[in-house]
Amino acid sequence: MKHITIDDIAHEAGVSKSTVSRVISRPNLVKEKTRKQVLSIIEKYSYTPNVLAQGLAGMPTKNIGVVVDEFPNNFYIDMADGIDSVITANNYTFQVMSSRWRPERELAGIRSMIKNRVDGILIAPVSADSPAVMELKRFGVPFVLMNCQSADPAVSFVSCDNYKGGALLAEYFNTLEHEQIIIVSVFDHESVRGRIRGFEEHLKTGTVRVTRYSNAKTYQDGYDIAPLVAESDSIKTKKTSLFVTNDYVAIGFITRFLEMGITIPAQAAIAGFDDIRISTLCRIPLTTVSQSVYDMGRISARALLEQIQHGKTEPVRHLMEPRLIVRESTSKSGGEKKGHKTP
Amino acid sequence: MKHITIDDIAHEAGVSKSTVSRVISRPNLVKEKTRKQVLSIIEKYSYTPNVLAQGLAGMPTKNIGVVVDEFPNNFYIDMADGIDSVITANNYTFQVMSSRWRPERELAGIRSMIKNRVDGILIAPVSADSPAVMELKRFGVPFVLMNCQSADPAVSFVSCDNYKGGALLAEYFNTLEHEQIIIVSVFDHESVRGRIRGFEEHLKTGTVRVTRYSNAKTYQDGYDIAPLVAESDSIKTKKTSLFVTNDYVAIGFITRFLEMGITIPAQAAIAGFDDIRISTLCRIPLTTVSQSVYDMGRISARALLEQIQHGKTEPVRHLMEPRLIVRESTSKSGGEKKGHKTP
DNA sequence: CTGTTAGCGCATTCAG
DNA sequence: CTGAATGCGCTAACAG
Repeated sequence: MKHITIDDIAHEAGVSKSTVSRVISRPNLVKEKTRKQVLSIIEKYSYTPNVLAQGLAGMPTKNIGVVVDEFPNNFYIDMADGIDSVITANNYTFQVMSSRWRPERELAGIRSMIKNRVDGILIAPVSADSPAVMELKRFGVPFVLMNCQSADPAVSFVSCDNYKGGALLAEYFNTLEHEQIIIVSVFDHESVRGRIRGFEEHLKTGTVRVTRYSNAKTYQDGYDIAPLVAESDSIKTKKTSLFVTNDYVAIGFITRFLEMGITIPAQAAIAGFDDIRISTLCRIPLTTVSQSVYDMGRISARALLEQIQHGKTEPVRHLMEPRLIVRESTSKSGGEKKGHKTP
Repeated sequence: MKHITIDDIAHEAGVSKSTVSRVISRPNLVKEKTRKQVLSIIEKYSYTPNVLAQGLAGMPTKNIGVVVDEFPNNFYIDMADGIDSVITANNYTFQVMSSRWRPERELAGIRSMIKNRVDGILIAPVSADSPAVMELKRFGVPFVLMNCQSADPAVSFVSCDNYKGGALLAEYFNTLEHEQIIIVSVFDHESVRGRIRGFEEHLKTGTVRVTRYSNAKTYQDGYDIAPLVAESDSIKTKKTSLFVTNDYVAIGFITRFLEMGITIPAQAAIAGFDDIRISTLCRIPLTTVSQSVYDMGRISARALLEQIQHGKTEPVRHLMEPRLIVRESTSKSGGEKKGHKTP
């Protein structure tokens, strides 16, 4: 339990600790013979420098912070996996925390990570100008936004081209038959607004459309809201196409509609956004816009490491390409049969 | 970017740094007047102690390490959420990493966390006696195993009572009609073995049963294996009940069976284990054994904090209560209609 | 009650 | 090429 220190090594090797330190960080400055000698006893005790001490002495901690909105969100696992893949390959470690969509929690989170002297921060922020992001700028810690674009040209972000995704879906909706289109805006976030703008601006003119705002994040929320929407927009009598701007909520709609005796897609066609794992496996496979969250994690992590290791570089402002995936929730014949994205 | 230090505060407050230190950690040892004085200027610069320095000086880092098998596993998100809830409530932070089921990665992982001087480790190990767990014991770092029981009476763990879960399912299977029972053992892990033992030991004697071993972890694996099993055990002609020991794989089976024209549950009844979010939403809702992974995370985290804060206590050896959930994959009528666990 | 002193483990000048 | 000295920021005795 007693951690072995550089002094122990130096002592046993009969050299000074400076030499041990060099053997580790700049081996070529040490004569081969002594180097091997020191190395062997480092091996013997499988000694590794105390990271805290290194950090105190001004070295990078090789630890980065990750702040996400919430864990119970399929978004996060793929993101984490992507981040993990590049982070550990570079011998970094990362801490995580969730903001639960609360700006104060988010702020407290990045503060705590800064206290821990992380070398940089990856954050899927509540908004592009949340207090946390402001603090990050003020502080000068390297950071990159995930799943959120920023108007500030100096900040790096990696997000999906939500606008384009919305557009893709609109163009597809233009080919559908219906008497009205309903947009259910799940919650207020930059990414969601982008989807809606893209969608609305590409819809055939003259289409009857209505937009419903809600603050829905979960399956259950969709399940609960569905009847209200069905009622106020008389879905039972008007053939309708719905764009629910997030898969989880969309699936809640589908489940509830089916229970209400509304047939899908005949009576109501429903599309979501994100292409989470469940979307292809649920009762009525969901038409949606797919984005590779795993890649989003990878790219963000790479951008951050780049920024950390090579100092100030150009900010990375990257938009992932969205992809329309038509499944049975909008098209009877539609969709793939197998070979879905492995959930 | 220049972090402000205790010296800065002491200087500006006109006291020594010991006093500042006391104001923070043992305020009652400081005269009210000077305390307020110091406090005000701490506020002014929103100073917080450098955690690295504190750590070096022997204080706990209030950072714990979490090692999971893999992220793209619904298991992990709920666990992380549970852990997060208690960890952040106690002002701790946590780092995560995934072993990807590789003992070397797992070992490297815990080593790296120990290097980072975490106060304790939460680990869902590849096995109860993997090299990583051995190292943990050797090292004397507080740790608790998740989703895995240990034979060593000294080690703490929080897992599901898998044996009992298997038993519950067996007793239910005893009420089903079929000509044979097939157990598909998804992969070799202590938790899975427990399920199978419980299941086998509670099956009605005389039942025709066969066990298939595979190394399947994903939906896709199940999808791929299904036809082989169907073939070798002539499922098309013999009414069969299957216990696939993990939901993801079970859902793969269902999908493939349906594609092959095998009706469920009429021709083949299928049950899984875990009750992941998808299980209630997929084409044919899955009968399964539910365990609260969120609680598993909470309880483990609490146990660890207990161990860290109050030193050596009795090891915590906790088994979560499993719950049988009957849905349509085994019972036509069966299952809930709504009010599922919110995915 | 408060200031002084001495590490904690390591990297980094600066001499030799 | 290598050793001795200094500082990183903070806590913990130990004196006043």
